[in-house]
Amino acid sequence: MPNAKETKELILDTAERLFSEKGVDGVSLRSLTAAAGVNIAAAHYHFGSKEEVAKAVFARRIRPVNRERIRLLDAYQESGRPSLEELLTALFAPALRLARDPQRGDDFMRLCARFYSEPAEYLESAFREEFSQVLSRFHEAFRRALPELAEEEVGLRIHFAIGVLVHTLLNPTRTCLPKLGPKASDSDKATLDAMVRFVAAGMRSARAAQFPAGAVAGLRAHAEVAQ
Amino acid sequence: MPNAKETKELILDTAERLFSEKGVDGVSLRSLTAAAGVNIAAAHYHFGSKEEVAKAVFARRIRPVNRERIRLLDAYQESGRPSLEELLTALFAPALRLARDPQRGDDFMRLCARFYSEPAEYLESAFREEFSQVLSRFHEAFRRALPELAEEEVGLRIHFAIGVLVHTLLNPTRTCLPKLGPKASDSDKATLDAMVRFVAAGMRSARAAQFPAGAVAGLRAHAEVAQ
DNA sequence: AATTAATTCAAACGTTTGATTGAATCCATG
DNA sequence: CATGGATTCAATCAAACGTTTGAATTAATT
Repeated sequence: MPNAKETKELILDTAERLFSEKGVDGVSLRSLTAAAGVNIAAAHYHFGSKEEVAKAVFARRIRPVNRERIRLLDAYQESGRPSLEELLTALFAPALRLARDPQRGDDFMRLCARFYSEPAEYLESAFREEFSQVLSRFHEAFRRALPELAEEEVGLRIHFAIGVLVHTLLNPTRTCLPKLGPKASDSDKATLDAMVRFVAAGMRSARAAQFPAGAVAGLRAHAEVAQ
Repeated sequence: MPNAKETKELILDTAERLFSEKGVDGVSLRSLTAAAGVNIAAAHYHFGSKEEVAKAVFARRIRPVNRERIRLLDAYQESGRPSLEELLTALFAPALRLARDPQRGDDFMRLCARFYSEPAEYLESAFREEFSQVLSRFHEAFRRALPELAEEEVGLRIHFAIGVLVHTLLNPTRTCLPKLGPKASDSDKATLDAMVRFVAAGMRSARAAQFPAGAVAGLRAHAEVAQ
């Protein structure tokens, strides 16, 4: 039994890097194993299939992140009712912290966000399995932090918050305009702060019922979403 | 020259539907043309390659949307300085309006969001070409609407706003938790309103400098983004 | 009716894909 | 040093891929 561990982790490391760049579909098992310097059959021997490689890459890192999220949430809740900013920090910080890991951390975070937006069924279910518990906890916490909002409204706003996070992780610099998005020079802490502020303000914004039915405050009537 | 126009648009319609569900990589040209009921070679005859099919699907619909965005922006700007909500409505409403088009409009919007998040190079450049002008106009308008923010901060917040939009279009109902995200019963207008309120509040939130360097207001020290 | 160009079609192209095989190699253990 | 399970390897598999071909078909023009 030669360099078993090395081969297995070599495959995972390489997969993390390549999948995050080109997506799972964009990387063949051949090019992946070639880049890792191992035989194609080694991937099947250790993982069984390409799908299982992808799921292994995902599971290897996401669990510590989600454990840390729960830990932070517990810590905040033990010392009183957490503020919105604290909840968002508990949700975002472990992800951005891993993203800063010089050991391919940024690769994994892009991969993680890509899993969330790729259409493959097995990626969806893998994601759901890993996240349902964490999101359930946070959904409950956000409901308590926003007692004036209906439950569905809270879910919708969490959805928006995740959109900000996923989009920021997925497009760290690449955007349609070079002016948009975080600059390469921005620190992750600065980006986290900006995200938390942005999302916290959005989450505690006035709820729909305060405006005339369906209308947005102070809007002139040029735009019509038909019907 | 038989049903030329029919064939071409049949391919585009089918591609729009299938690409939006499974992504471009997830749909073979064979299954696509089979679903459309046309010969495989017809796709190459009319478009030249699979990539060109994808770009044609994209271009066919995105241009009217972006023209409408510019039109709305012009209209708001002609009658005074637009509010944040008006700018966001001009940005979001044409997209959500198309999304409501019973003629496969929702398919296209998912496709559009998928283009934005798929790793393929030709999709990125196609997206950039179609959007750079629109985003340039809106970036300028947002800067005027948020004069107290630094230019980079405005770009960052637009980036967040696009994240909310893309994520909402891409995951109309599917989320990790069924409780999250817009319900199937939610009208697009209600979703638009919720998005506009959320993002507007985020955009006009206090800027970083108002807090102690790098810190988020009222945050207890459980979370550390290392370093 | 003949000519011509546009379009469709079945068939095949060569390549790449994920997966599998069986022999070779390694290394801990007896 | 021999045994045997663990691991690697080159070679190969069938299937699917995007693309191309050249003949057949269609419809407008002469």
